[in-house]
This record gives sequence, C-alpha cells and structure tokens, in this order.
Amino acid sequence: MFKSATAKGANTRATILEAALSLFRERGFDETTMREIAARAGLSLGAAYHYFASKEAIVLAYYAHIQAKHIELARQALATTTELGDRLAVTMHTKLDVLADDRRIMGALLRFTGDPAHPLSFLGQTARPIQLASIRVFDEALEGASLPPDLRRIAPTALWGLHMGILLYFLYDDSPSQARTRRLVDQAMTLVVRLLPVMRFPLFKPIRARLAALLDDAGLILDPRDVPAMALLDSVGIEQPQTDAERASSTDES
Amino acid sequence: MFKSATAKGANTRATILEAALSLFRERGFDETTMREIAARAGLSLGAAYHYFASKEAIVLAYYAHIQAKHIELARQALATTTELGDRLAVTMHTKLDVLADDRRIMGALLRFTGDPAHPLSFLGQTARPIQLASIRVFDEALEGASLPPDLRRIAPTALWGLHMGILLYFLYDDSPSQARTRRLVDQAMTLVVRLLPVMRFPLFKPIRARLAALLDDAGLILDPRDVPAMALLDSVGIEQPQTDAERASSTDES
DNA sequence: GTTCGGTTTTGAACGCGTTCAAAATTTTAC
DNA sequence: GTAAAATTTTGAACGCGTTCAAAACCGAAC
Repeated sequence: MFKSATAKGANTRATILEAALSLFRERGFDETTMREIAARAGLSLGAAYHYFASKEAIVLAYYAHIQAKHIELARQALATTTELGDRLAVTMHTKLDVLADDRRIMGALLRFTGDPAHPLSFLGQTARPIQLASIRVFDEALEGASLPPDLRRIAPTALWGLHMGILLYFLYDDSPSQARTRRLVDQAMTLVVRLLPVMRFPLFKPIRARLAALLDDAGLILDPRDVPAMALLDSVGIEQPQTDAERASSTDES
Repeated sequence: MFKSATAKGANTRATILEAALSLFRERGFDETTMREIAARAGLSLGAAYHYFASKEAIVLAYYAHIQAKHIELARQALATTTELGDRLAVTMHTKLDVLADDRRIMGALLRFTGDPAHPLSFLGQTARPIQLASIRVFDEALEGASLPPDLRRIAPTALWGLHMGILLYFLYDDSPSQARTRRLVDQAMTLVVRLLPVMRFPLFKPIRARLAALLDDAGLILDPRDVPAMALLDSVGIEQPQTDAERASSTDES
C-alpha cells in the first residue's frame, strides 16, 4: 500500500526515515511531530504519510533496520570467537552497541505492544519475520556448542527472551554508558555457561523434557531457520534502493 | 494536584473511573474518547481532567485497583492452601481471574513502559508501590516453604518476573477463555516446585550465590516488606470514598 | 447573611496524528 | 510524441488528547 513503487520513491522513503530518526534522537519520539519530519525531509505532511502509514510505522522500519545491523555485527564478531560464553556475550553486546544511542527510539517500539491486534505491535504478526531473524542470531551463536538436543532446540528462543529482558533493563539503565547493563550481560552469560554442563546430567533429563514440552505446548518455541535469509528487510520495507523487481510481499493492511 | 480534596470530589472521581473502565471494556482503550468518558460520568470534558491528569492516568488507577483486588483474592485462597505448588498456582490464577475481562485495559498499561522518565510508566517511580505490593503477594505465597536463604530472598521477585511474562502471554492468548495460559501456569508452577529440591543440592550453592549476586548487583531484587500494607491504594488515588482526613501523600506531579 | 478562600466545573482553544480528494508529476503504452 | 495510467505530492480538514482562564459552587468565619 505505502511502499514505494519506483526507485525514486524508495529514496524518498529513505530520506523520510533518516529525517525521522535524527529528529527522534535529538528530541525524542513524542516531542517530534510528523510535520517536522516532513519538513526536514523536504516534503509536505501528506507525502510522508504516503510512505509510512503512521508515526510508529517509522519505528517499526527502524526495528528491521536495527535487526539487520545486529545480524551483520554479530556474525562478524562470531567469526573470530569460539568459546561459548564469549559467543553469547558478544551477541548480546553487539545488540547493545547497535542500540546504544537509540534507547528512546527503542522505547517507542513498546507503544503498541499492549495491543495484540495492532499491526504495529512488535510482538505481533507484522513483526514476526524480524523477531525470527533476531532469534536466529542466537541460534548461530550456539553453533558448535554441545548441548542435549532438547536443550539445543529451545535454547535460541530462551536466549532471545533473556535478551528481551536485558533490553528492558538497558532501557531503564541510567548508569553512565549503561555500564550496569554491560556488567549484567557478562555476569548473566557466565552464569548460563556454568549452568549448561549441570543441565546435562541425566538427573535433569525429565526436567528438561518437561520444560521443552511446556514451551512447545505454549507455542513459544519458534524455529528461526524458517526465515528466508534477509526477508526481514523487505518485510517492513527498508531503505536500500531495490535492485530489481522485488515487490510481492504485500499482504499487510492496517 | 488532581486528587479530590472533598468527599464529593472523591465520589466524582470514582464515577469517572467507573465510566471510563466500562467504556474501555465495551470499546477498547483507543476507541474510547475522553469526551465520551466525561459524558457518561455526567461531566464536562475539563472536569474529567481535574481528576485525572491524562487518559492513561485512569489506567494507572485501574492498575492499583487490580492489585488491591489480587491481594484480597490471593490471601483468601492462600489461607486454605498448603502445598507450595498449589500456593504458587493459586496466586497466578487469581491474578488472571482479576484481569480476565480486562485484557484490553491491561494492554493500555504498556503504552508508556517504553519511556522510563514518564510518570505513568508502570515500571517507573510512580507505580513502584504497586509493583512492590505485587511482589509481596508472591512473598506471602512462599510462606512456609523451606528454601535456602539465598533462594528465599530472590524468589519473590523472580516469581514476579515470571508472572509478568505470563501476563504478556495472557494478553496475546486467543484460545477460548485463555485456556492455554491457564495450562501454562499449571505446568510452569509444577516445574518450579520440581526444580526447587534440585536447586538445594550443595552442588548448586555456588550457582545460586552467583545468581543472587548478579541480581543484587543489578538492583533487581526488591524487598516487598518495605511497603506499608495498603499504601498502594493511596499511591495513585483510588475510588473508595475516604473516611477521615487522609491526604498527605501528594508529591507527585506530571 | 455576607464575604472570602478553596474547590469544582465549564467550554473554548491549541497542537497533534491522521485522512482524503484533488493536483502535479512520472511512467507506461502505442 | 501523445494519451492514458499510475504514482507522488499537496494542503485543507477532522477528531482527538490536553490546557487554561474564567465562571459557578461550596463551606467556613464573622
């Protein structure tokens, strides 16, 4: 509906996104008006709405953007990291790196989380591909780790959940440079790798099974390998000027 | 600032809250306008704003209301329940009972969670007393349980965190009567009580210590016993027509 | 009963996010 | 090159949450 159909349109969209994000960073989400965004992008108000269905839709595009960036940074760091604890820590820290200056924008993502039916809920259908891509990073971080199959299967989603909690802590962390969150990540990841060998004891087999069954039953375990590589970029419509004809992913309405 | 100074005012405030909640239930939070709320309460628009600083402030009052109700229901049920697993399950289930028809209102509480500085964030300063009261219920549910001291200390907050996750699941649960969430609660609580005896092994001592240190360091462990009994009611200003002179808790502005 | 201080109530106004019909522009088809 | 179709852009308008100065109301003091 709103996605640019032409190459020039894609650039205009990128311009608006840039203008919006810089304003959000300067002044915060609530304090930035759509009129200002349009003005900075050199457009009229209505034009901005041609590219983004709403103010929060911009934030969702940012969400996809962040996720793509995290995948890139994490993969790069993981390529030279072998120790499991380090791999997990590096995955979390790169995420924080990406978000470091954008905590206020990140907070705006929570705006619609309370409404499951809302197309802009970051836990809802629309954002599902992004969420899966996010889980996948943890799946990759676990590559090479020797875990019981049942644990291996639920671990990525579990880590993703933990990472969500950490992001919430990060959002509220008022220590300089969010040093507390950094420390929390290190300690938590150390604890996780200490816990893993213990969990492998046969004694834990029934408990692990129970946990896996519980999460399965709740539909909480997602398999990130379902996602076609970089589908997330297209999923919300991202800035990069597209190369060829690639518009067939629009079944979304508001 | 906005809290009613007279007895009649307190009733008016209650009327507005009632009108608002019934409209929220009927139509949802976003679809209900302040003008409608005022109209149903038999007041002008401006009058409503004399009693509630904003639309979300109404939801925060509802949050306090819910919490008071949960304390009541949970205590009542706990009085006749001895088994730890049952005590935990009953605590969770009563919370779901209280919220069963108000999931949409509950969702509105998330509206400002992304802004740590906002006075209406349900994780922020303003709502802290309510949060502590909420944790306290889990503390009471654990009464009589034989846990290592370090576990005993962090358990209420940990359970509260788990309960938050369950509420999020509850919010998104579209199964009839949210049966899935009910099942999830039962399974999760069973798992917790299975896990506890294992955690008591001396083998786990260092891990428990590490976990406790981590949470302490992060400032995540709150002691619910700090809260003076029912302070939460006054903390946000609740409907009950006050009996005597009890207005001295107002240092809050927006 | 009148005055005075406060609380409560009003209604108009403001700025914002959003919508929409129509105009301008670009792309496509012949 | 021109006509038609599609896309992009415009600016006015709407409804909403919120603010505010002023009016109405109320109880206490004398």
